[in-house]
Amino acid sequence: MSTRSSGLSGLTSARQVGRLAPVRRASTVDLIADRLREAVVDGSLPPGAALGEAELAFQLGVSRGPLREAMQRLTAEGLLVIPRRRGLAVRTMTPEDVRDIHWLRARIEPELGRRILARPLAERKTVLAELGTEVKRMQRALKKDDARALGDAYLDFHRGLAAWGGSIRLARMMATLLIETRLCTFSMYEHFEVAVDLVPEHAAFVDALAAEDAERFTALMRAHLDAEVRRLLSEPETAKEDDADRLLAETPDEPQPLDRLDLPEGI
Amino acid sequence: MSTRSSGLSGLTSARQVGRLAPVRRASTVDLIADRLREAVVDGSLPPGAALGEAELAFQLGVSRGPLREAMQRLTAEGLLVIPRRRGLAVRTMTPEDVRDIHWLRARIEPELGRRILARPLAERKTVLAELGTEVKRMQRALKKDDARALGDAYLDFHRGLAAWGGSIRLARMMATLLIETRLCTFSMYEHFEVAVDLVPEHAAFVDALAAEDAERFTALMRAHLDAEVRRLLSEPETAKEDDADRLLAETPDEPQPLDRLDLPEGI
DNA sequence: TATTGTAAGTTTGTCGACAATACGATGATC
DNA sequence: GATCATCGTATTGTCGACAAACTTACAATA
Repeated sequence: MSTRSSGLSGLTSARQVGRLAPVRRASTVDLIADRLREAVVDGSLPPGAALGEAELAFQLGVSRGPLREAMQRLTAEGLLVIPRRRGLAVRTMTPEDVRDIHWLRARIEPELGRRILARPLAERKTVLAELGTEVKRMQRALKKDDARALGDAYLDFHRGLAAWGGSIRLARMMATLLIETRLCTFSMYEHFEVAVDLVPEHAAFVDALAAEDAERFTALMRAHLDAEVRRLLSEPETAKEDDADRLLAETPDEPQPLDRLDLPEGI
Repeated sequence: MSTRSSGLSGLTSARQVGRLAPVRRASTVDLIADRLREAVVDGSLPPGAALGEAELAFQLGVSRGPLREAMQRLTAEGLLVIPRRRGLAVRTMTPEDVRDIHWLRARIEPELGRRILARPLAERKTVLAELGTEVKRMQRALKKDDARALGDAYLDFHRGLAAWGGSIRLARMMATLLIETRLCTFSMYEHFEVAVDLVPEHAAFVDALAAEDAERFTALMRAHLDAEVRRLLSEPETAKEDDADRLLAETPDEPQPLDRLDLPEGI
């Protein structure tokens, strides 16, 4: 408060001086949720992984209370499933989920090019630079045959797209969808697989934006998402079938199609 | 398990007999979350309402633990905001939120007609019947000048659309968006207002579906969403400015545009 | 008179503990 | 030999309590 009223000069209005970035202390729950999300993204909590909350809480150095709160948040995002009295588990994605997620992405992402191009020139330049950086990261990862790094750059590329092309709400939604996409990768393939096409596809995105060609961007994105679904579903037979997985995956004849999502009953 | 293997006859395959609806006991957290969502939808927790968690927990007859977990879930859905050390509060929607929400809805809902029409005939009939019922509810509500009931029927109509036209994930997402739409109404207008156009607009949706005209449905939905944004934003000056509201609404010069959402940092 | 400093009160954030429940193993019976 | 029942264990779901932090009110000083 004291800082607020201390104007540097009589000319700057008090209002302007007051424009400070708000202090943003993340709550413990935020921290835990971030950490869990991170663990899901980088694979240290693979789909189907069942971990007791006491153990998890100990690892994170917090009590079970905040951990449970964070779990609820991730559950609402669809990343975790909480079967009653069976701890927490990372969601296992099914081929149906893959189609579903990509259908949603296909509604949103193709439009983002148009919205980015509608921004002022200075911002557009920033966006292009940022996206270009991610593409370079992807290239480097590809050379090193590092599928993990490639996936990370992929995530950041699309996150950037959503952040610049949309609102906070959209960015949040896309962030969740992207993590779910990553989960699809984990759920569908036993190991990561370097998709060679990915880099040129994304370079083309940047090109289209640089050329201010929204139509081309849209078409490219549609094609990319289609290709990704095909990539993911091309080997549906190799889906993991570990014991840990079975813990939550629906039984072969899926008796509880609704229960799996543990959805908040908002419907 | 025992029930599963008890076949009634040798002719019915064990598989068929086993197809029982899973027992779905809602956890306490589910119950609380539903109750809170309900309260937000029906307006008993108006935007900006600040309620202590001790008080709330007492009212709901539960301890603070589960209540806090439910709050985290609603927070992830964007319905609640949890300013640190200030209890929970229902989100106050801004004109920007209105545009944002409807932009997202406009990506999804127009497509739903096509997806519903792709379903088998028997299901299509069910959908039409259901949607028709909701339209009748809207008509009745309009006659009685009951804006609340009209809004409820509106919600159920679109919920049905999402439930039949999409996946579980999409339905869940739409459910949240619809509740947020309702919150927009609360945030924008002092009182409910009966929108006369709403009923014919929705009757037209049903007509288009009955005629199996996906294109018309798409166009109608786009027009409807456009109109709704205009309706909501036509009187941006009459936005509520109660004291309770101020508690969370950004200050006039919005110093913390990011903080307001209390987003899970997934970006 | 306005502003700042102080103190009290209230609320949240976190933790530990208890009890209920589901699961697994072992033993008994048909 | 297989199936069912019972017991023990481990884990969750819930609650109560403590401590820290924020807000508000009041008083003192410039």
